[in-house]
Amino acid sequence: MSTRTRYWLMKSEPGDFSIDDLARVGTEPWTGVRNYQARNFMKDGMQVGDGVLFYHSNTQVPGIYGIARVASTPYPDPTQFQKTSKYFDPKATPEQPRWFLVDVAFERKLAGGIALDTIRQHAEQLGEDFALIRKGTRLSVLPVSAAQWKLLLSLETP
DNA sequence: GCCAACGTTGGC
DNA sequence: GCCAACGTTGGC
Repeated sequence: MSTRTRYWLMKSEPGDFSIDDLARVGTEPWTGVRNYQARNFMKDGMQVGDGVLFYHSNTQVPGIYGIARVASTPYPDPTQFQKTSKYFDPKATPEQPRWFLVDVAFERKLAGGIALDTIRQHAEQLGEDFALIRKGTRLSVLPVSAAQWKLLLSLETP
C-alpha cells in the first residue's frame, strides 16, 4: 500500500459549479464526467486525501482558483441513472454502472488564482506530461506530479 | 458565438 | 473494423 500523496487537476465551469460553490457546500460529488480517461483517473487513480487543483474553464480568465481534496473512494455517478438529468446515460444500469466519481472537499481558495496564461509561461518547466496545456488535450480530470503541484502553487499571485 | 480538436456512435 | 456524422470541450 502506498501512502504517497497524489495530485490532480479538475476542471469545472464556474457558471456551473465554482470554487465559491464548493466553499459554500464543503463537499460535492463530482458528477457529470463522461469521458473514459477522466473517469478512469477517478475510478482507478484517486485516493482519499489526494490534492486537487480546482480549475475554472470556459470563463473570462481560465485558471486554477482553489485547492480541494479527494474526500471519498470512487462510487457510481448517480446522475447516470436519472432520466431527467442532462448526464443521464441510457446504457448504464445500477448493476453495470458506466460512470464513477469521487467526492471533492473544499480546502482553500487561491487569493489571486493562477491564470492559464501564467501557467503556459512555465510550460517548459511543467514538462510534456502536463496534460492541461498539452496540445489537443481537453481532459477535465488529469494527474499532476508533485513537482508540477509545487511549481503551480508557487505561481499564485496574491 | 466561433471553431479546432477530439471522442463517440452507428451504419455498413 | 472502418469511417462519416455528430456531439462536446474550451480557449479565444
